[in-house]
Parts: sequence; structure tokens; C-alpha cells
Amino acid sequence: METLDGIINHKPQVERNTILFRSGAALQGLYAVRSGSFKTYRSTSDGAEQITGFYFPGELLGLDGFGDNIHRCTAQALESSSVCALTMQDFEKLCCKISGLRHQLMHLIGTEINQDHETLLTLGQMKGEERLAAFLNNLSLRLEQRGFSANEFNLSMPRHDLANYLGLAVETLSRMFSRMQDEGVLTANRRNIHILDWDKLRTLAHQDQGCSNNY
Amino acid sequence: METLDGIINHKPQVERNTILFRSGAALQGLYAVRSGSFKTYRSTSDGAEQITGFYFPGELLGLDGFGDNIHRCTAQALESSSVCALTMQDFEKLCCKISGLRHQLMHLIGTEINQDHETLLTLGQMKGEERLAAFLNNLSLRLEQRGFSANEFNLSMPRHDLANYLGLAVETLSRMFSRMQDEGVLTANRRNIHILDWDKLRTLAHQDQGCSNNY
DNA sequence: CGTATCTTTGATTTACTTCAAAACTTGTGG
DNA sequence: CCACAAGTTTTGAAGTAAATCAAAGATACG
Repeated sequence: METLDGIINHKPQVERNTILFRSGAALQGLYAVRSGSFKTYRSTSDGAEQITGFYFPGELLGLDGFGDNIHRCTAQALESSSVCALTMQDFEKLCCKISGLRHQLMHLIGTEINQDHETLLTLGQMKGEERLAAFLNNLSLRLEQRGFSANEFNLSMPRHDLANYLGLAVETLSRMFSRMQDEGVLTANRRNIHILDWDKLRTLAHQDQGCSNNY
Repeated sequence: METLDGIINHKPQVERNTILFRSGAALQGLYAVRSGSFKTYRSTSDGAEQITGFYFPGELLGLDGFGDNIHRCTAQALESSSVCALTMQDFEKLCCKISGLRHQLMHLIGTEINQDHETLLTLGQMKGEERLAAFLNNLSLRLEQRGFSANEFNLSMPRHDLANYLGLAVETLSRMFSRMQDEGVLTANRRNIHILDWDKLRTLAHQDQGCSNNY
């Protein structure tokens, strides 16, 4: 990713709510998040929306356009952010010439797919409180990998977006936060989250003992 | 995909229930489905499972291993099937040398991601009956693209698997089939499905007028 | 300071799960 | 070929988690 950052010159700053690409638009290229955060969402014909992912520094936006060179989701900044813009021409060249970069891109593709599958598991199998626990566990891990604190962080998305992502009503999500606070798992002041009891959180998220993915 | 089929020699036949790769196993390569069908699933530490996808001829299995070269889901044959096995060495070579094949692989990657996002939308936004309608609509489309009948087909998966994929209890799924039969949308005799009323089905699936993905 | 947005809390309704059991299908050995 | 066991699918009744409806606090913002 640092390599990519060195090669590519086009690194636009984007304001909160800026749309990087829209569903239905032709694929121009990919975007690596440098700072800030983004959400992607899909819509149905009757206006319902589903947030399909949140993206943090080092993660790649735009792979949904690989299907038929048309984006199937919309990518929007959750806060002031910056990205590294990679045209498809760049992508093609770099992908063939630099094997390290190719592997890095393959890694990011796999990570995207695994993240989506993890969310499918969350939506398909878990109750509300478990979904929130799984999300916070996953988010904390990703933030920690990026050098942020794992125990204390600020959510960059409003409750509305988080509830949508977790397939819950905003009111239900709020109740889950309250319940987890009562249980002493965390404190939540609006966007500010402190994780107090990792054991309880991991148990709720069914990630205890870390053997969830080992065969 | 025909190109791939011509280049690669290793095309094993697999029996029903055969496991192509397991969660936790090192990534050996990718598998293109030639005939039959597969499911992939993930497990939590406490034994809950979530089916993350069904795969039909022309679709690619194994991309989940790109993340860190370890599979995060298990792939299992739903019926007697055959695949085209592609080692990672083959993949690397072909990917760089044949641009058409590279584009085809990128297309399949994008398709996988879009399929996952569509399922996220289904699980996150829809009620039981709508989920089933969305699934049948999607399945019918995929089967039609492969030369099968869009109106009449046999499900290769048991109710149990379909219910799991759709995030429902088996009993609920069964009731949804019954209700749709009563409504005259389809007839369902165990695995055999006849779609009778496409308008109703698409309306239920929120795919009416086909503008679900535009802008 | 007042308006719009975001978040929380309470009461009611609803869709789905769970538990229980019957009907049907398939395969196996007598 | 039939009997029987194992698996699959359907149906019914009761319980529950979450959605919806309604409204009040809290925070940011012009």
C-alpha cells in the first residue's frame, strides 16, 4: 500500500458526504483510502438502502465495478478523508509489472470478500446484541491494525448508518448499546466508544478463544 | 471460461458432499464449476454455520483464500459435479500473459462481490417472503444464463441449506413457499419449482421495472 | 437562541423462532 | 417386494425478539 502511495500521484481530499462513485456509473478506477472513512450502499427499486460496507485507511473501494465495469453500489465519505485514485489503466500496468503489488491487490480482494462473508454470518445467524458485539470487535481490530486505540474510538458513522448495516432499526441498535452499557461491556457516549470488558464482548460476538476460523 | 477450460487439464469429477477445500486450509488454487453446484459456508466458534453462497457452472470458488492465503470458508458439492482446478502458479502465469483471461477473472471477482452485496441487501432489508422471492429471481436468472429453463428448475440444495442462506428457520421457509403457492406465484413440490407469475415474484423481490441498480 | 439532526426511551404490534408432531420420501436389508 | 429407519418437508400452537409508532432529550449549527 505504501508502494501504491508512492507510485500514484492523484490523491484527492474529499469532504464529508462526497460521493466517490455512484451505482450505475461506469468503472473509472479504484480508490485506496488514505485517511478518514467511507460507506458503500446499494438501493432497491423501491428506495430501500443497504449499507454494504465501511472502509478505513488501507482498504480498497471500487471492486464492485469489476463485475461488468459498472458500479453496483455508491461510495460516500463519512468524514473529511483522502484517497489514492488508481485508474484502470494504472491498475492493468501495475498488476502485471509489479508482482508485489499484484499480490497486495489480491490480498485486498480476498479481504473484501471475507469481510462481506463475515457480515453475512452476522446478519444470518446473530441476534441484535451479538451483531453489535461482532461489529465492534471487528472494527476495533481494524482500527488497531491501523495504529489507533483498540479500546477507545469514535464511530465515524451515525446510528442510522450503523443500524442499517447491522440490519436493525435505529431504536433497536440504541437499546443494544444501552443494554451493553448496563452489562458493563462498554460505555457509549454518542459516537464515542470505550470497550471495558473484552471477554464479554468476544463471548457475545461468538469470537471467544479465537478458534472461529480454524479448521 | 471456455479458454480456461481448454488450457487447464485437471478437471476432477466430485461426488455429492465432497469438500473442495476447508476453512483453515492453505489456498491451493481456484476452482471453476463446470457442472453441478456447490455451497460455501463459514462457522463460528460455537458451531453456528452460515452458508455464504451457492455456485453454479461458470462460477469461481476459492477467492476467499486471497485474503491471507488461507481459506475462510468450506466449499462442498451439493450434487455430483465437476470442476476445473487452477493452481495459483497457473493463475499467476495466465493472469499476466493472457489479458482476456485476466479480464474474465476480474469479471468473476466483481460478480462474486456483487452477489455477496445483493445477499447483504436481502438479509438486511427484506422480510422472509421477499428474501425467498429475491433468491428465486436471482437463481432463475443465473440458471437461464447457463441455458437452463428460467420457469422450471430443481433446487440442488435442501430446505435446510436454503433457509440457512436466507437467514430463516426451515419452518419459516416452508411457510413462505406455501404462502407463495397460495398466492399463485409458483408451485413447489419439494425441490421442484415452477414460477407461474413473474410480475408478482419481481414485485415481492423489489426488482420490478428492473431499475434496481441504476444510479 | 432556535431549528434541524441525532439519539434514547417507552408502549404496542408483528414477524419470526421454537417446540412438537405428522406426512412424505428415500434407501436398506430381510 | 415389503418393512423399517433416517432424512426431509410441511403444518400447528405458543413464545419472543425486533419493528413500528410516538415522543422526549441531547447536540450541533446557522
